[in-house]
Amino acid sequence: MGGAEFPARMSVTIDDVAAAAGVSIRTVSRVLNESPHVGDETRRAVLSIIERLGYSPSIRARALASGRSFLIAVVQDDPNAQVIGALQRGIVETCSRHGYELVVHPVRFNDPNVALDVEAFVRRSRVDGLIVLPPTSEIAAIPERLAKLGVPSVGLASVPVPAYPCMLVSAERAATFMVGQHFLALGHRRIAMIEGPAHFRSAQQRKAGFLEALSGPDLKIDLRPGDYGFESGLAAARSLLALADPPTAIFACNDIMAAAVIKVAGERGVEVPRRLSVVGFDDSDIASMVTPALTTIRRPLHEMATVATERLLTIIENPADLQPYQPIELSLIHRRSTGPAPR
Amino acid sequence: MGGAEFPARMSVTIDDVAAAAGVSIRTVSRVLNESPHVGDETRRAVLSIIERLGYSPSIRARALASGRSFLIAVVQDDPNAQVIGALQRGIVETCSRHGYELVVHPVRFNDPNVALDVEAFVRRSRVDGLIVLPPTSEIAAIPERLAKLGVPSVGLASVPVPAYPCMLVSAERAATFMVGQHFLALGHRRIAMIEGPAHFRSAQQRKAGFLEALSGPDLKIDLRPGDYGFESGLAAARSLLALADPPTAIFACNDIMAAAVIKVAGERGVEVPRRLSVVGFDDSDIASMVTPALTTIRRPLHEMATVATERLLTIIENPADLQPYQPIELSLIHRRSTGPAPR
DNA sequence: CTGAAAGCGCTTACAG
DNA sequence: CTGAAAGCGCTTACAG
Repeated sequence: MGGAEFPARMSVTIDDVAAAAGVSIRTVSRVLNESPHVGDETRRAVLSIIERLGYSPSIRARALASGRSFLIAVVQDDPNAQVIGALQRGIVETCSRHGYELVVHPVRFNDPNVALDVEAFVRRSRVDGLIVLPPTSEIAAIPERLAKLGVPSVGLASVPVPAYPCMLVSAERAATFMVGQHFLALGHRRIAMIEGPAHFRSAQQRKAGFLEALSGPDLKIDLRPGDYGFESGLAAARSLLALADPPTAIFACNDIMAAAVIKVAGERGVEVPRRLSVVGFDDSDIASMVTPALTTIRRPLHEMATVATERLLTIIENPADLQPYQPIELSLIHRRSTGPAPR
Repeated sequence: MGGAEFPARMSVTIDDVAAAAGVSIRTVSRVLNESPHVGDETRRAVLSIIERLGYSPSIRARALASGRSFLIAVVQDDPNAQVIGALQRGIVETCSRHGYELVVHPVRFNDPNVALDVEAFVRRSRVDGLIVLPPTSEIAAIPERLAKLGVPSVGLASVPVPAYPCMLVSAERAATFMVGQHFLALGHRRIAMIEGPAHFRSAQQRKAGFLEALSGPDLKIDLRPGDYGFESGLAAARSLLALADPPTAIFACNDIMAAAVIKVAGERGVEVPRRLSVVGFDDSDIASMVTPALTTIRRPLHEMATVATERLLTIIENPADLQPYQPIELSLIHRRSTGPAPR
């Protein structure tokens, strides 16, 4: 530490390389951009000069000249740091493989000006494209504005959102349908659900899929509101377990609320899974950390991140190859928190 | 979705603004950069044209011309998504307030080439500065290379790392000293600790501070290795609770391992805190989610992020004002997992 | 396969 | 207080 100085960086430019190699900068540029129209010998010579001089091209100059910034943005709210973290990692990996950097732009889902905010961000940052994570991806005004700006984007959501040139749609409805089936197969008849925020499309999908599976006679179904937070899970669980005829199976719309159910059950001496089965959603770290470990739904986050990024780069570099739609399958992870209904 | 096209963005340039306002681009530039040497009337006129045309300056052109990219990077490994998430949010907020964007660069602490990797990243991305998060910040080779490149950086760590022009040093040693004192004040004599990875300076600090507090006669101290992961916490807790003379207080070097202690205690019927006190570190979400909620150490992450970013921008824009060192105080958050030693 | 020239959209001394 | 000109370091048709 201390008063170090920060002089202008020594910068080797394309001119230096061209001079040293005895070619024009045009040729150096061609080597840099892997143009096929360069003689093998010339290429090798240029490459060795680049190596010797420790030259790396200025992304800024390249950006200005080519009209691209080689910057990708991820637009995110943060209901779940875990999910965001996993996605970010996957996106960055793919980005760097292709010579792009990742800029993060956090937003507030509930901010009425999100779309304007994102537009302003794109205008000033000049990113080449955006990946919009859920639940922000559900806000149709964002892709609409981006389309007008002519900036490519990929959305990740549980339902298609029309204005996106490309979407990854995770089959959350089908996943929670599996949860419902799982409960029925285990013989449960008194079943409850703790919902997510009603204005999230994903929460609606999770609810719809779950309820769709629960058809049949003498089924008692209780619903409780939740907001994906631990406290709301506690309240819902307390309300459910205080019923005269409490459920023997509870599906909470995320792992955090499911963990709250486990906690309340513990407090009341309700054994899981002997007297109560619990299922969560996300397969986040906490799912494995509670006792018993949670049966839950897993999204293939790394794969989603990779595919989303590749699609976005395709739109940017090769729009003709674009595939606009990619369904994502989710899976039910069986752990210790679910078991046969008590008799 | 569908085959939308992405035409070259309609771009209003500084020339358009200058023409419409009837001034030179030099003047527009001065208005943009808030130069004081512009007449009030001229400024207002230019501003209104900018507004009307929806002009926003190209950060790329500005970058090339000014020799700055207006890009800040955060270099991070991810032992803890929660911590990273909170810091990232704080950094981005401060960045956007000052007209910078945030680029994320994940690395691997254990990669022997991290420093080289970071150097390559800086060379190609041309970021104006970097914020290096723990534990990556402990790797001295990184700030050394950055100093050679002449790129400003700020490190966040539990100990000073000399090559950083500015460091935020969180008083982890003092914090865990408080944990030790807390245990003694509660009357505990058989005390254990689950360590973090031995090659992390932060883990060394946490251990040193804790042990420093534990001086006194008839104290029995047990140490167990851990790697900040849940599994390692389980193993350590099982080993400790299986002792003939088990500890009545356990300090785990992070909340995740502390949660593992709570879990093992639950399995063995060891009541917390009546028979066992447990303390974690981080005050992450899980600290409030386990039962009983964890007494733990909190780092002021948002404040750390803000201060780190402001310091970095100071080095970039106004190096003379740099303050090279900023200590960060941590606090002990009292919850239900600690209580008087059983007699 | 290779080169000279223009241009991307700004900022910056230098003048006036 | 304001302007004409050069330059930042690349890429890109256009020629040859």
